[in-house]
Amino acid sequence: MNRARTSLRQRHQPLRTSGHERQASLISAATSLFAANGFTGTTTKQIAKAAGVSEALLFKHFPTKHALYTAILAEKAQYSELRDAVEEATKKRDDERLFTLLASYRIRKGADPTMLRLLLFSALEGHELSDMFFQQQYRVFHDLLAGYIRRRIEDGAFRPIDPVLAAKAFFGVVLHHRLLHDIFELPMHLSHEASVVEYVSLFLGGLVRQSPDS
Amino acid sequence: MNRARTSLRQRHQPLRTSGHERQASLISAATSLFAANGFTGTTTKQIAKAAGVSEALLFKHFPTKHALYTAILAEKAQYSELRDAVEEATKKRDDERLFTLLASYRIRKGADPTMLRLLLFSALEGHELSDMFFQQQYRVFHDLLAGYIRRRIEDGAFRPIDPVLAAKAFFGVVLHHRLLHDIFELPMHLSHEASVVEYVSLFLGGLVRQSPDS
DNA sequence: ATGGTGAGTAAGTAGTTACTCACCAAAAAT
DNA sequence: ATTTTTGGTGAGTAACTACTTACTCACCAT
Repeated sequence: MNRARTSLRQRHQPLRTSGHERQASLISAATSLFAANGFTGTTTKQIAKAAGVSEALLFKHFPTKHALYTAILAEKAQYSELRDAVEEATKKRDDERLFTLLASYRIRKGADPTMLRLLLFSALEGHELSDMFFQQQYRVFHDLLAGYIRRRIEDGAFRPIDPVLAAKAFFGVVLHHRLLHDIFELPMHLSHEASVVEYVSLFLGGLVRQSPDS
Repeated sequence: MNRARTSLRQRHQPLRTSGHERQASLISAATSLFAANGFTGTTTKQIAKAAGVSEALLFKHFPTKHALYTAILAEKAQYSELRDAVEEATKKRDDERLFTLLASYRIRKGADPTMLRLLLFSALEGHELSDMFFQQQYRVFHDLLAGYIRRRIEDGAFRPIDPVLAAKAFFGVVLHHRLLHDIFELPMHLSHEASVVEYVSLFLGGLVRQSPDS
């Protein structure tokens, strides 16, 4: 009987996936499930099914459900993209471009809410790696922007306001936009691009009409 | 019969709590647990224990765990406070006061993060009442502020910017502040009051130095 | 062929979950 | 004084949870 089963198995791609690939597919399946339902809201059974393997194999790769969660956060925490463009705008003192760059990196058509949901869940559920995740997803750009604002104040180009608070405020606007439209799924009344333009203009110029223009 | 009941209630408190009080204590216990651990992260056993009753009694008052959650959201959704003060500032066209009022209602010492956590959890976990909860906790002030900004633009006092987007931006700043310090528990480098002052100033005046002052 | 090793699973386990039922006793109503 | 209503519980239960055990099979190098 074993022989019969084996003989039916012709060459095609191997039925056995490599450990590395399997691990990756488990992480991928778990990522979207954790992002959708949170840690406690996701069962190991669901993850295994989504990855197309048995639950037992999941535990061969990750000793506990928690370890799998940790592995996700640790993996997703690192990315370096965008920094070059930002640093260029920084050197050129191109305020509008820098702010637009930072905002539209997060506010854009294709941006999927998975990471944001993961970040919020990890913070709310109090995961140990929540801090680290936050640092690397967010803090980098925050510090960069605060530093830039500080320099521009020294230049005399910006009003003398607290740079850290100003950076926080700007990211607040951006994050809030994503919160409303990606998480709460509220309808937008302006396109992403138009929103970014308005936000940047508002942030740089303020609300109050300063000098009556022609 | 009402008279008889009231007059008999003299010596030491009754051994049996009234249905209403018990319901309230269950809701109170559940609120903090749901806020801390989310819906799936909280068990009916925990809630019953926290309220000091048996699990069976919980199900006498609320047919399902879900119904209890719904009851919480429905109860906490309504409050009207603050509106009077806001409307007064609105009439007086006192920009700074209005913005400060709105911001410091949420950014203040005693503000407990329970409602914010509940709101975020309900949105992330996709609860049916999430929308309603959001509307009443948040939308009211949003619309109010957007309306005010629109009027001030008509007055010629504010720059002609999209009022809805501007209101969204301001609440973004405020919510973000709470997110960082109440949920992520990052240390603050300024007091709540000082932060509000800076935020309002930034929002009204913008970042760029418009007219070189003396 | 043979044996070592990693990929894979069916069928568990002990504990937990939301929820129920039979029953009791304190008040109220009669 | 007795019935009715209401607040309250101990002891369940079926389904589900994270995690294990004992085992089979595919692949490859001798």
